Amino acid sequence: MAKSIKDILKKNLGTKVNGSLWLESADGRFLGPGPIELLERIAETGSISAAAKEMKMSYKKAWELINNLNAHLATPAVIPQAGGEKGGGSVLTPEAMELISYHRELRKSFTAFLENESKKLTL
Amino acid sequence: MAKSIKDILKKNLGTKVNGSLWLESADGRFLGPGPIELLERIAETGSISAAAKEMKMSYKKAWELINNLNAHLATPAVIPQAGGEKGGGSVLTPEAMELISYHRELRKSFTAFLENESKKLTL
DNA sequence: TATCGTTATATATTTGAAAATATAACGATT
DNA sequence: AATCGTTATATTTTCAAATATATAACGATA
Repeated sequence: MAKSIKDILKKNLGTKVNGSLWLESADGRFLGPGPIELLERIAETGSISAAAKEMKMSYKKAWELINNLNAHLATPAVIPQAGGEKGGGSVLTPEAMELISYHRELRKSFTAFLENESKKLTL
Repeated sequence: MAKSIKDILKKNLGTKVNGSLWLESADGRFLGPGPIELLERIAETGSISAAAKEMKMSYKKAWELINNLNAHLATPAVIPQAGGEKGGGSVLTPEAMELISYHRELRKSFTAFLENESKKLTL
């Protein structure tokens, strides 16, 4: 029988299939792993700047991710308020929560796909 | 009924799920889309440098990709020869051909996965 | 109205990856 | 031995992306 992929790879390296997913439209990507974690931390902290700091991301980049995300949604995921008690903050809309849970499901089936493909490399 | 992902996205942007796949082991990635196209062009041209030029990739990067790929295989995918008629060249082993066809299959099932997930965004 | 920390935005700086450049070894052919 | 274009490798340069820095607007509270 001809050599198959598993015969070709070095056997002691634990080779796996891995990958990355995102949502995109004509004007670019807008929902990779980064923005989702950012949403989760905004939910915890109540502010974009605090969430960014936790992730060691610059505020500017965090703001751009959120702004870009909102631009792709029928209803924004994050409602910002500049000024007010404690200087302001940001709250997530129900749509943001749905995005997070959608991403969890998507991630789950992608993981299943990757594990299934990885099995073929060893089994 | 609660809002689902398709209600949340802007409807006129043709949003899709897209992604990227690669093989990796403990010491890093070694088979994304780039290296496969490179292999195909080395097969056509008989040289790494000509293949790199076709892809507008620097020779150095092409060489690193190939070298890194070989390092992960039980048997090298590319056999280089420096010197000789026409200065030398590189030939692919049967293992390289198998890698190419493996990648085609992998890509096919990934595309099916992505299309299936993308359908959920509109349907 | 003074204060606070946030959002929002522009500009400058850093940094890291890719490309460009340079050089040497290689080996069949003449 | 001279030539050729390739492989192999080190060094320099370029460029884009990320970060850092600076500044202003915001608005509830005291």
